[in-house]
Amino acid sequence: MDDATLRTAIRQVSKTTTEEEVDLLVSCAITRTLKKGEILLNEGENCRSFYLVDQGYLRTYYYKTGVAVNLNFTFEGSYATNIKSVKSKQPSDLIIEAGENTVVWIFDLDIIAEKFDSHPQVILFIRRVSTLLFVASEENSNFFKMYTPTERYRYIEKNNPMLLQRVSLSQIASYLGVARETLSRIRRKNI
Amino acid sequence: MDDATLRTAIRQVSKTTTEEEVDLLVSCAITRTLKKGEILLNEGENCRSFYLVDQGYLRTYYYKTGVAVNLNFTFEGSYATNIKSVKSKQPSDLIIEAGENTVVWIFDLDIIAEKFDSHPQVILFIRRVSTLLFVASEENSNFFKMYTPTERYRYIEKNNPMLLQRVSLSQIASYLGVARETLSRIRRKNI
DNA sequence: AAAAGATTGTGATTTTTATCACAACTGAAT
DNA sequence: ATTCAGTTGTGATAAAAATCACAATCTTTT
Repeated sequence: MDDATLRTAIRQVSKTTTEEEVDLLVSCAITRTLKKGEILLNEGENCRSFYLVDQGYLRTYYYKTGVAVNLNFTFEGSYATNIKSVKSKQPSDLIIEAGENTVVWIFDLDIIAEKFDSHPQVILFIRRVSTLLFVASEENSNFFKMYTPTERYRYIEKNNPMLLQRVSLSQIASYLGVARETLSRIRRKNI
Repeated sequence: MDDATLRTAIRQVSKTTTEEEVDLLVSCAITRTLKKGEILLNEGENCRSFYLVDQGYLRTYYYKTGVAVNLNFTFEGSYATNIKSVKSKQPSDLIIEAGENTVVWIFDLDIIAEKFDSHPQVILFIRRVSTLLFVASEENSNFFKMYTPTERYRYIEKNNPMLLQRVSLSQIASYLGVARETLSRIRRKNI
């Protein structure tokens, strides 16, 4: 099993981690392979994990009156979860699925609580990932408040061009909160 | 000093807390009184605290091309902070000020780290408040993605009517991301 | 390579929201 | 009670975005 991405991601979260600690954290994670479109967390399930993307990407969305609305895309080296479901132990109203053929590392919090409770490094790592996700969530929240759809597209063009290359226009439109046609026109600079 | 709100808020965060622990946590907080419009956290300052509102409310906003845009209102019994600034130790781009004459309880994280480091109950309390804020941030983020301006107004009408009573229409419009006039029309059900 | 299916681009039209201008209302200060 | 500053309501118009319809393009399968 090639755990290079996992090890890099662990080191980025805990910068002063020794090799032994990285080994320990690697042993907390289990890997899973998903085909494009396969669901990792379904509506109604309780989310009990953090997902680290190794290859491919995850799409987080929910159904609004029958229509899927995208909330987030998570690429290699980043984490996805439904923190609300994790913390409240309530069923998820969000769905997380593979946007491409995807490999994820799963940090199952129940397994970790059970097996690694006596390892403060593991608990600290989980807490740091939580903090990362927290800050990202606040930034994401502000991103939608601070920019108009057109500005959001321009921002992504500059700061996350990979998203535009790997995610279809329709999916991006749903993420930005504009009609597919409008995004097509933004892209062509007709707008 | 009347610390009833503070004690209630502490107990809500840590439900199994003993009286001695509540006393300890109360001793972590300092109180501050703000006149309407007075600034608690300014742009460019490093945020080092959690603020618990005792009376009045706090308004969190930022300047977008010279115009104030509201991100949040925090009422009695709830917490405000700029978690991004706290965690990254970078200057805040948000401003937190009193929307009415306001009394807050300040949990200064530097003072707490220094004086209460040996008290795991205090550290746990801070962590729980962080979690609360995290979940609230994610919900807030989704709130803006999930609803149109009109739906957002209707949602607040149902779930947070106090906000409509205590915050002016113009301020709410800035929060909902619509023009003042549009909100006036939504309110009159012309829209 | 052809066919089928999905995605994207584009014009026409409708709907929604912003902007401008100004009147009406509200509340505090004199 | 009057004035003044700030806030809100409303019509007219402009701008932005959604919706509809369909053609063009790209992908996948056979």
